[in-house]
Amino acid sequence: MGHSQAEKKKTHDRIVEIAAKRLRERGLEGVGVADLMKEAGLTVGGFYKHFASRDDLVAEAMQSAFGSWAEKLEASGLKPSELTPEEVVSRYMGTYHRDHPGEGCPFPALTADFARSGAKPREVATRQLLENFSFLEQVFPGRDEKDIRRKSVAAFCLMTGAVGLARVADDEALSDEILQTARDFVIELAKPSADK
Amino acid sequence: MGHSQAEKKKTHDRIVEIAAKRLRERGLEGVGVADLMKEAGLTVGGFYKHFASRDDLVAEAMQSAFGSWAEKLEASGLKPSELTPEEVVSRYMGTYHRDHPGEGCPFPALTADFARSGAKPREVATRQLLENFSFLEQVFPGRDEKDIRRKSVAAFCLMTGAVGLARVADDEALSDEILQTARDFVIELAKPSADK
DNA sequence: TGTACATCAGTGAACGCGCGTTCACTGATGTAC
DNA sequence: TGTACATCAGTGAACGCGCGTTCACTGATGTAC
Repeated sequence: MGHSQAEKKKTHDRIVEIAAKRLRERGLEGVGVADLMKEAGLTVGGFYKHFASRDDLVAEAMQSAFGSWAEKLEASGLKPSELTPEEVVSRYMGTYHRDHPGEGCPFPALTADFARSGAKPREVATRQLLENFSFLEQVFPGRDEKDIRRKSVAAFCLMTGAVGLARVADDEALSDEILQTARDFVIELAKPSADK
Repeated sequence: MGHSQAEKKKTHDRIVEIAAKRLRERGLEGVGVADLMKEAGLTVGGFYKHFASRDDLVAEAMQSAFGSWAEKLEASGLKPSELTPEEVVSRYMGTYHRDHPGEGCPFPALTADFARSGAKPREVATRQLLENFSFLEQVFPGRDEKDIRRKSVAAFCLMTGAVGLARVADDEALSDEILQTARDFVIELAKPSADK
């Protein structure tokens, strides 16, 4: 049972990573401390050597979830500005993202959870919302800054909405139709010739 | 303490209505049986004279929530086909709807909850999703049926996504921007001259 | 190099609390005569 | 019309259970001499 700082950090990070996944899957209040510790190969009591409270872990896990999701997206293209709208769209509204909420963007998985939660998680979410908009502004073309902004905001609403609803749909054909339709719209919206 | 059938139904409906509201506000697992009964002016024990289990109430409350939301929308225009896209859009993506999830559409309030929940609530939600699409198909114009369908599906994704994210945003200016941008896009999409 | 001590990540039982559910009871109403 | 009984919506205490949190303890490691 080593306890160098490095080993402690490793354990700490493991717990955070597991929480980041499970919270996206089951909601911010859907996973217990004991379950998370068990999955990390530990027992409950040790939890408070790493976090002051469950809420603390949730906050940290969300930071991690947002961070790793952004990293994953940027890992494919080197910079946001080098990603095409098609790549972003097919990744975000693809079946893999739909079927693996635990590894995906926190927004479609936790929108209502954020809206209901306390000031701190909402702050984190709002900041990340702005960052997502900025990210898309680097990806989408448009007449001018204002037009790019409009498209980015609308595209993100459409994207999160589509993934969320696709996860609700019981019928796979319907779920696929939702994703496909939304993909087409966002890509069309990204064409330089787009509306108005 | 009367107990005619009519009075029992009245109590029953009161509990369902309260649940329909609170569940949309706090999530499908965010409200306790005792709280709901208290709000209905009753005590816990009586609950099981009306429902076999909490899950039963949740199912019934969702039916009620979907139903009353649809009624409310149709109460303004007489038939869906007599509503204009502008009316639907400004009602759905207006600040009142954003600020009162308990009285609004269950989708932006509970998307992730439905996705996580058991087979029965998901079935209900999927059926309602189809009905919402059909509703919009009666409102939106387009070249042909397929085009109308596309637009309706995309519009609903955009609408639920926008309302959901607007509820997350901490900053009111940002929240308003999201709603405004999404409104503009859906209205533009509804114009006969729209894209492609 | 070897020994004694301090540190502290992790253990696992226990705590209080809130939850969904059960149950014996109550008392107002509907019904039978 | 009046009386006795059955019904059953609603009461409120109690139950078991799972949860977040606490705590005395352990034992491997790092450090001091």
